[in-house]
Amino acid sequence: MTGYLKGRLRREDIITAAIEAYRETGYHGSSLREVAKRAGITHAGLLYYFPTKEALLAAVLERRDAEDAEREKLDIPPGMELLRHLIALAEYNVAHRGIVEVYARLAAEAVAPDHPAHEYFIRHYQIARDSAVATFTALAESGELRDGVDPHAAAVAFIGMEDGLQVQWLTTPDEVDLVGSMRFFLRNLLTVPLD
Amino acid sequence: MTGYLKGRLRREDIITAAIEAYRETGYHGSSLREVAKRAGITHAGLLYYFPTKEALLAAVLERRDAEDAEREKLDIPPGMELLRHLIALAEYNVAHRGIVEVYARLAAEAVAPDHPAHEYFIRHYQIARDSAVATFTALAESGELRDGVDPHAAAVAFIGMEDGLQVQWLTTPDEVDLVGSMRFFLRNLLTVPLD
DNA sequence: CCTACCGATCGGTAGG
DNA sequence: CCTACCGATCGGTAGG
Repeated sequence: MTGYLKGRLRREDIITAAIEAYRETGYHGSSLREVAKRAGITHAGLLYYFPTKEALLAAVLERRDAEDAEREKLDIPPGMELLRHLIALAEYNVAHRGIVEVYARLAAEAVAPDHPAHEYFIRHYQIARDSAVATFTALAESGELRDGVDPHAAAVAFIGMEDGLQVQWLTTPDEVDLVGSMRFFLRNLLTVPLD
Repeated sequence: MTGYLKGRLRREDIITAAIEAYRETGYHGSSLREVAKRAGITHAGLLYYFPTKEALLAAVLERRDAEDAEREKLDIPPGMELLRHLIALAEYNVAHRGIVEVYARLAAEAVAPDHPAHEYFIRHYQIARDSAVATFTALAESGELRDGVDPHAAAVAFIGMEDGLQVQWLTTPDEVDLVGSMRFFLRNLLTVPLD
């Protein structure tokens, strides 16, 4: 039984090491040997836990989903409160640069249809868009969205801006106020103050 | 003399081949042998023209700058006309997916301070921001910008959105109207119609 | 521009 | 989990 526990812990250590490596050199740029060294084992040892390089990537994305689900707390209904929550999430990200780096790098790599994370990001964008559309639609119905603002257009633009600001912020942190820009964007769409 | 011409043409062929390769697998993921094969020579032959892998990347970025300068026609003054020009540029990009792919991939890779294109993207963002700030400032002065819209915040958000939409569009082309989203964003900031 | 080569590193396997 | 190994590939150099 403790054997199983130890194995699970080891797997978590390896995933943590992989996230660090992907952050610095991306998925394609990270070798199994580098990840293994960070986790304190050999690369052959790593392959005992994750049979291929792709299996390790899948585990990294699974953990991100699990963390997102925990942080996003599915019980927030679409609307003003969810917008405030998204801003809080952006504040969290700015304080955890590594998360943003991994996400931005993988998203750009995974643009290629044959990238192992391609399907993951298709789903990721779909979910993000659906959630944003629902929120802006709710705001329109309650009169909190400015007249003539299309909820779907607002959703796509909002998600795009969030992602693009991340890369710009990572490159020139002192020149970009990520959270401030999000507030700016939303303020221009709403009829009510953000907070 | 024709010797020099032939060499210049060969260099251009190699740069074109490199752009194709970076588009598909990024800079780190592209080997000199793969680029050389596309250009119809050996990788040692490539190294005769570009002494290192980094020198080739520099040449790729130089060409992008040259093309941008040509397309952006420095003689457009900041203001409404420049916004229309940026939209036309986005339309051009949507019709030339390869350009967008190279740019988005390199931008995400170059987030790392030790990436050979890091300094390039710092400059790139700075220039883009300065140009956008000048434009929104001019619009504010002529009364074409909505009251209370900060030109600097608008500039950062606008550039962020452009870049983020590119990755989202590359991943799910059918779900994202890149040009439409840009128009949507600008329409919400302006007091006058876009065209 | 090429052939031929270098040392280093890659993901993965065998066999314990 | 490791040692030991595989074939493949990497960027770069020598020498012409």
